[in-house]
Amino acid sequence: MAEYRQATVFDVAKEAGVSTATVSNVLNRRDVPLSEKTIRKVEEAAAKLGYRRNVMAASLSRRKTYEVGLLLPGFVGYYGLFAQQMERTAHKYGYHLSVFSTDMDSKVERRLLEKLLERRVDGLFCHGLAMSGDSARKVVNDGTPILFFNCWNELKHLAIGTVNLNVYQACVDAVVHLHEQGCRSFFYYGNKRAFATNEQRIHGFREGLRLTGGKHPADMIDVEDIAADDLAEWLAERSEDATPAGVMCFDDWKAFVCQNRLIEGGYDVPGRFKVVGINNEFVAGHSYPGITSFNVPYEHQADMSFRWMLTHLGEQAKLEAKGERPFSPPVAGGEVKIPLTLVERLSSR
Amino acid sequence: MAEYRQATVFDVAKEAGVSTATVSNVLNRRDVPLSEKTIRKVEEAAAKLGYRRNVMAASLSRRKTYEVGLLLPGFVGYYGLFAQQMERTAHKYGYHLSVFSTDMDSKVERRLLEKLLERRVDGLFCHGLAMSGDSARKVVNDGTPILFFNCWNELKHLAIGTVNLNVYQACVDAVVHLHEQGCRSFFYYGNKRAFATNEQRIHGFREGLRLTGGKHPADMIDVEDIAADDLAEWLAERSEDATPAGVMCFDDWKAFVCQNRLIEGGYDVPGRFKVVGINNEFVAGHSYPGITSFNVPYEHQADMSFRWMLTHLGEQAKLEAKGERPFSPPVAGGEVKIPLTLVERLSSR
DNA sequence: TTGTATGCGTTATCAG
DNA sequence: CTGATAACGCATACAA
Repeated sequence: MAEYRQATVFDVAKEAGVSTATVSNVLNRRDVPLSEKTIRKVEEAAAKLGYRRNVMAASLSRRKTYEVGLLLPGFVGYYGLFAQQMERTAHKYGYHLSVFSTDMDSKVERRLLEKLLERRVDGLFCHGLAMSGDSARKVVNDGTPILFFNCWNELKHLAIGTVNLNVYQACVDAVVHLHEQGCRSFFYYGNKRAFATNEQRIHGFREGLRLTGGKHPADMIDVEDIAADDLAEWLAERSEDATPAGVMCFDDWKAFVCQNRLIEGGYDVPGRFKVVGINNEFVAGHSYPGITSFNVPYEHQADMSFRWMLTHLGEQAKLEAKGERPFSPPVAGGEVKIPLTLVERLSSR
Repeated sequence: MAEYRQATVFDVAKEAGVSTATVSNVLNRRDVPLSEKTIRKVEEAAAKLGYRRNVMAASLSRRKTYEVGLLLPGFVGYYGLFAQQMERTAHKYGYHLSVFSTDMDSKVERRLLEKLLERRVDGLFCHGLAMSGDSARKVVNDGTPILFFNCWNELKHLAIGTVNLNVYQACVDAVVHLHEQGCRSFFYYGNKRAFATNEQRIHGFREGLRLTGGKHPADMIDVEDIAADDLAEWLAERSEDATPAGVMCFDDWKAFVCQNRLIEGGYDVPGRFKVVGINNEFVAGHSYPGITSFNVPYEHQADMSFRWMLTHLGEQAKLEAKGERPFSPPVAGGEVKIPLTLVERLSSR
């Protein structure tokens, strides 16, 4: 198919015997009145020529791209599922989502951010930016609105708002749950490198300890400090045989590793140790024993995020036309908390 | 930041006291000669104004986007890792990759394909298209080159080529390996809905049986026919206690489910059953017992794909300038086979 | 209801 | 080495 030039509005106009303006009007179904006849003529011409709109030209002319960007640390696990949902939601609202993974690398992050801004995306969603607030501010020096996910630190000031999974509350609930299941010593198995979101979990964990009476033995572990191979022994040394010990983990993958290393070490789960994760990924439901976890309401999370963004882009009118109640965003820099729900499985029974 | 108009080449030109053409020349470092002085002037002006190139305008003018699209069934597991590698490789070759997940839905697939073509991507990578060859042909009626991944069916004719993981050989190797480990009955636990790629595995499985002497008991199972909860019992009934039975699984996730259901049912892995997966995902390495699997050389796979695509886009010159040997693609409709390598773990020892 | 003319921000082709 | 200027393909006031 050498050099098959794509048909343009001009070609369609000529074929249909109308002007390019009319073609554009027909194809974009605007509020202007059009005669049935011209509509048919144009549509037939377009179909015949295999016309396909050139998004770049359209965006350039309209000065709006209907594209929003999503920056993620990666695609695996939770992030992948989240990205898929965001794509669906974007489409539902007539937008196009460009997803990029930063590989947890601030250089890559910076480059992708730049790329997205060069594309003149209408808005930006960022999940777990590694770069500093200052760097980010320097890169995003235009008016492009940004929404952050799971962000509790300085970056908040850059954003029109943040949407956070309530991992704090999840950890509170987890400790309470473990206590109810008979645990009398507690561990948090975390991930320093996740920064603020790890801190949130720790606060929740502590609050859970407080709520369950105060003085049970408890300790923190981090993947950076204890090799997975030593984990089981480490936990066993610091807990007694008489009552089960509860291990609250950063996420399902940490829980998975933790649980398997315990089993490998010959410790009974959930008899001797009870394990809880977060995110309720596939691995949690299909392990043996199944891993107790917290479910993420992806659809709700994505919907909140988009409605907030669209409100900020001045698209309330469209939302309301679709029968949506206008979504009034919190004050600038405000935060939406998405609640997680406990899913009990064998690992904590 | 209300209405902060982005600086244009025109603004930069004015600021630097040169013409827009010169600005463009400086910023794109073309082969034209430029004086050091103007280069500095332009660069300073651009920096001062916070100039950011408008990709749409550039692509429109250049009639080339330097963007390629990747269509995937989803982002989870293997696909997510593959997407991340493809992004890296795209960048390495100066391209920009837009990744979309089709949710395994041919409607979504069609829409995304359309979107990508509307964006005038230079090329297209498709992994596991659900739509028929005819539908695809109708959508892709322009000259946009397409490369398929893991495709053994009719769609091949649409493409400039295909890059396939050699799952056939992996299954052959797996059966041989299981046989060496003492297995004397064999099962394949598959996934009909994956069509051709499932067939490939089955062929490999059969060939493996043939190579290992022919007449060992063997059987096929499919996730659609046997509920996971019944799997262990089903396998136990059809195999004898005296020698271990080997279960070759569609991928690591199937292997994971299979192994855990067996353990849950009280069967010893790897004593009574040995399990093998494909893809060597995180879950395989961190299960207990660790799951024997086949490693995917993501980087090589992505590199082969891109070099093939770029050759087709007439970019050999650039590749060679970078010191790459020119990659001569197979004949049109040809196939590149990517070998998988066995990773032995406890599940098959 | 339809057509004309102009702008969107770059790149590229020529002359100077 | 540098500067006008014409595309690129579409959308949209403004006229008709």
